[in-house]
Amino acid sequence: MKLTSGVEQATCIIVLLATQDSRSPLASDHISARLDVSPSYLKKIMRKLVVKGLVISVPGNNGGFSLAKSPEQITGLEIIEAMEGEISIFSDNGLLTKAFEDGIHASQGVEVLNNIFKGANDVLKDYFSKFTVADLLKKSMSLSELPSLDWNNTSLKDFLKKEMKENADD
Amino acid sequence: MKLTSGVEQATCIIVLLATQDSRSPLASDHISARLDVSPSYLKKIMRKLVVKGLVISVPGNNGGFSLAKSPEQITGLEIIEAMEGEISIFSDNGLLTKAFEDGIHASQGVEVLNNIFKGANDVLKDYFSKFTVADLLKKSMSLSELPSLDWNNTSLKDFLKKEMKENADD
DNA sequence: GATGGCCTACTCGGATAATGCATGTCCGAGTATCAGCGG
DNA sequence: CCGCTGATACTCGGACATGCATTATCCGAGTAGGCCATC
Repeated sequence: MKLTSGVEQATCIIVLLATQDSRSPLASDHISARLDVSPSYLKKIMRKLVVKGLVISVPGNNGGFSLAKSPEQITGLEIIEAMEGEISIFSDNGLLTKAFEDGIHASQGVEVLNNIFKGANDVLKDYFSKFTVADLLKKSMSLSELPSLDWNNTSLKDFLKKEMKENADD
Repeated sequence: MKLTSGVEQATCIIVLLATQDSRSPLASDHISARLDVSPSYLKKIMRKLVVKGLVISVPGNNGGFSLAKSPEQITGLEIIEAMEGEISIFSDNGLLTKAFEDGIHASQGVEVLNNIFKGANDVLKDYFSKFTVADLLKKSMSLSELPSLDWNNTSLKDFLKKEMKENADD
């Protein structure tokens, strides 16, 4: 229940690239020196960001990395998923079905639990997709611009309701 | 960004103890056989649950484990925190301050990021504290009983607003 | 027959290895630059 | 003087070790229950 330290590093990299307003790409060694982290490991992280499409790499002399999008278009969720893959906090080994083997409570409990964690995933995705790198760069942020405070959004609520509705039909 | 498989196992243990309505304690070997998991490792998990105060252990002959509370009083958050300690998804090594060293954006960005992840922690805590083991046991769950659908709760919102207000005063 | 003590078998409990994944490192593949040469 | 060609130095890129946390295991400490000797 902890996201890897690579996420922190990746975030810093993106921020650093965003604050460098020069259009020339930044070499990975330059970045690692700036952040005072291992050059080798940083390259590994850079690669993940490239694969995810957040930054672009320029090979050859005077090469380096640049942002692939504007800071407004890079969400926290993208950074996290670039490093860790899709968010899926619950490791389901189907163990719960055995706990319910007595049959009294059928598989309803399993469904409920799965929905709960599925919901947790969506909560996190929703949350992190709301803030962008640009939010971090604003010098003074007004309250209305605060990331992810739209608690009245109903997408998740509807999703769960639908799920449960189907179960209720049994 | 994944909670350990121990959480799944712990959840199953609690469910199993809850469904056993006999008042006599259940031996750990019995539980491990029932769930088909390693007896040794299960004991380690049991110990964590005991320390957290979710189950009580009875030593000696015919001993075993029983729930320390009623299923209604055991929340998902308690189970998770029993296994993994307090939820803290972001590993802060203070790296971001270096990314902002250019001074242009001051430490405002650091504050924003910390608030975001602090908020994520609270969202998860709030979410998991809303569902109880009893929710899993209900044979047919009505929509109004769904755990954690109170999206209009304002505790987190207020928290973040307060935080940002203080920053805005600078 | 009742009672006290002892012994045993069973339980949990903590110290001790093995595994898996994130972390960290190294060397090879590829390309833009630049110098030199020829036209 | 201009254009081509080759070497070169720099970049990224992926294969290879290391460390730590979770997972898994074993043996020891402690207790409730039963058995037996004694009163």
